[in-house]
Amino acid sequence: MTSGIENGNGNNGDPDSTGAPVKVRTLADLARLAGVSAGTVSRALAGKSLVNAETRERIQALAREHGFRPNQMASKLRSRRTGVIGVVIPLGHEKRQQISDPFFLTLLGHLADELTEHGYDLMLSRVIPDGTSDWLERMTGSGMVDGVLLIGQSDQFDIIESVAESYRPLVAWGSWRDNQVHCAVGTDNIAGGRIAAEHLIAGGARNLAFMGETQGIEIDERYQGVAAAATEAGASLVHIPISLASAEMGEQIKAATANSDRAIDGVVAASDLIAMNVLHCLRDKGRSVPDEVQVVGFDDLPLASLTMPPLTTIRQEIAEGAKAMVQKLKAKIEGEDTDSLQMPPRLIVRGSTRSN
Amino acid sequence: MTSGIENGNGNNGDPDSTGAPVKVRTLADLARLAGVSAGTVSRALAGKSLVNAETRERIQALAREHGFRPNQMASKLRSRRTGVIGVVIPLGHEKRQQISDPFFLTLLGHLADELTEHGYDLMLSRVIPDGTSDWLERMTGSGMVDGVLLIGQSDQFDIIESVAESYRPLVAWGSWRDNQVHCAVGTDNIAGGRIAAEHLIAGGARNLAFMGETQGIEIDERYQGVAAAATEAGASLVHIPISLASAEMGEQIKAATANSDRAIDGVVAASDLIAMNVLHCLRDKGRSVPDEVQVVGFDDLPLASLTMPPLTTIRQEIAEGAKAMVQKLKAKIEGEDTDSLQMPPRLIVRGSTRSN
DNA sequence: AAAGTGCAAACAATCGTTTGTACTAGGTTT
DNA sequence: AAACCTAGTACAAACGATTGTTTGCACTTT
Repeated sequence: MTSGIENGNGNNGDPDSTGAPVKVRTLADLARLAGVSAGTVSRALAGKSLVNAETRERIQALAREHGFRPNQMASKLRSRRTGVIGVVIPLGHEKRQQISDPFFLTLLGHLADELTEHGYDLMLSRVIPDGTSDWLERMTGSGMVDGVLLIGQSDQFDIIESVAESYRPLVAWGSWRDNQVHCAVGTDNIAGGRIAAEHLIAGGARNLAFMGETQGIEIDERYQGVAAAATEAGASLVHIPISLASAEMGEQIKAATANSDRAIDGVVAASDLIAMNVLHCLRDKGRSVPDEVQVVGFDDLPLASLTMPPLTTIRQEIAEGAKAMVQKLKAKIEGEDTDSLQMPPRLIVRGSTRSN
Repeated sequence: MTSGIENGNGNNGDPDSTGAPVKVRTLADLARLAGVSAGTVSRALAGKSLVNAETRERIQALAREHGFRPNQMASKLRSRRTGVIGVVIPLGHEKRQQISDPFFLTLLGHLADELTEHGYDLMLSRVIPDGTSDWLERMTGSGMVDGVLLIGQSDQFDIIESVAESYRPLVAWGSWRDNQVHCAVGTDNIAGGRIAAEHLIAGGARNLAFMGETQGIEIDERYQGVAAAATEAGASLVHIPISLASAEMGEQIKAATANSDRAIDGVVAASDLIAMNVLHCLRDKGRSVPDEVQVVGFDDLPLASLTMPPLTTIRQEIAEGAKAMVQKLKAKIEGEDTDSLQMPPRLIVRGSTRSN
């Protein structure tokens, strides 16, 4: 409209004589201001030694002054590396679509710390595999991330395996089986279940219950461990499939304990969260822990020590596991090969079981 | 080296006569296979109606068959919209560099759900503002995200304000003050603190303690509310600055309760997590709750009902808040203006206080 | 004085999409 | 039958950075 005085390109009018704040959106803009080429600016901001130290600092100062930051999308496109790790929480077996399990949330927190530490950004995706099998490919095959971390395998073991055949930078928290293709970091869940059951039995329990649905592999393995120990000791065992999501859990446990389990004197919970709910229900019903019923949890969340009585549990090394996951993923990104890691579970004896 | 037989470009030799699996990495590759142009493939995969329905389906089938997925970086660069929301957890006042607070973690979970629901990806960044003030600009000014969600304001209120002046699509969980620039969703913390204190006083408490460090604004406001109620009722109040991170919390509370607080008969905890630790400590010391000491938490985490005694607490509507944050952010992205939202706190009376 | 050496910076070709515009048929209007 | 739509595609110009390859220059060397 008001044509005339100004020159056509409003952007590069009077580079420095004008006090007007020149909008600098691209490398080229900044280059114009600095009187160099875009390439030089790029190298200067990257701190490369190919540009004269003095020019480099001048350009950096100019960038700071104008609050300029190179566009990441362009940068990532060109350099073919995103600096982003996809973190996926597959919730295959959960009806409720919500990240609720404190264990996974805690693991996520540690992964975030660890990735940040290593200069990666974190792209979070909670997926409910809806029958389709491309939930993982959507992440791996879009050029959006340099690697993928899986928080749990849920009931999607096969899909993870098949993707891992061709997509290398992938590490999962979870179980490891013979001949498994994908790299996994986790706890030896069978051993964990076994230790828990043996501890209960050593404390005098004869009628065990395992609480937690076993659709996820990890939980199933815990159950297997418990079952093996029970069989060996000649103890009875019932499986009570409690949902792992906290919303329904309370009701289910209430219903389960209301029923036929008069005789049960030892509970292995699939997670600390379930164990805490169990403790609460038992207290409501007036059954004393550990005298009438012993309870063992799984995870050793910080909260486990705060319950009444404090929770005996099987510890999983979350922080250590997160560190290992990131380290292994990094190795894979750099082309190396890495083993899976199964960490030994550790029994933490507190007040919810009889210690001898 | 082995020049001769093959034609120069190994990629487009024998488009369909060869059974060999042609690697299709780009739109152009797929276009060649389909015998159309790249532009058409782009539109076909986007489901646009400009291409013939038949061609469109043929192309989509071809893409599926070859597991092709358009490169997101290129797409985002070109279309200038990333479909990604940055979620930042500023940990200014925390020494421990770790996302530990279950409240924030839960909020994160809900935000993840909500963003996914709306078709956004989520880029997580936990930052420890290290004196420099560009932690937020790093996210907003890099063309990496369409908007930013802040989980908490920490002690970075001023920086958030200054960024919000020029960066619109930003919503924070936290407090709202008069003339505040940035959009915030949160609980009325002053009212929350007040309600908590009044409830304790109604239950007969005269010597109150507030447990939690007040560097974060939200916590400070809770303290202000407690202080106001205490003053009005003529009750005494001491402030015991407990760290909000769980690692140090236990020790600090132990130390604090070991000291001079014989007289304290009412505790307002800055968070449920602190409250749970307090309950634990009091039990260790043999002080009965709620008879000798009453305790009120803040947040109403699912866990709060599982403590012994069950925790009376001030409820924050996390799910609702997450929903509001995303909805407001979306509005801002689309250019609309939105108000902040202060939700009323709600007292949930359980067993850790005397109800009259 | 001619040729050789390095350092700095400019040039230009990507990276893989998206999207506005131009084009080509076949089909419709008078 | 000439002129005009319309639908379906092809073309080519961005998007904004990175980076291999010159080029330009000021100094040493013989």
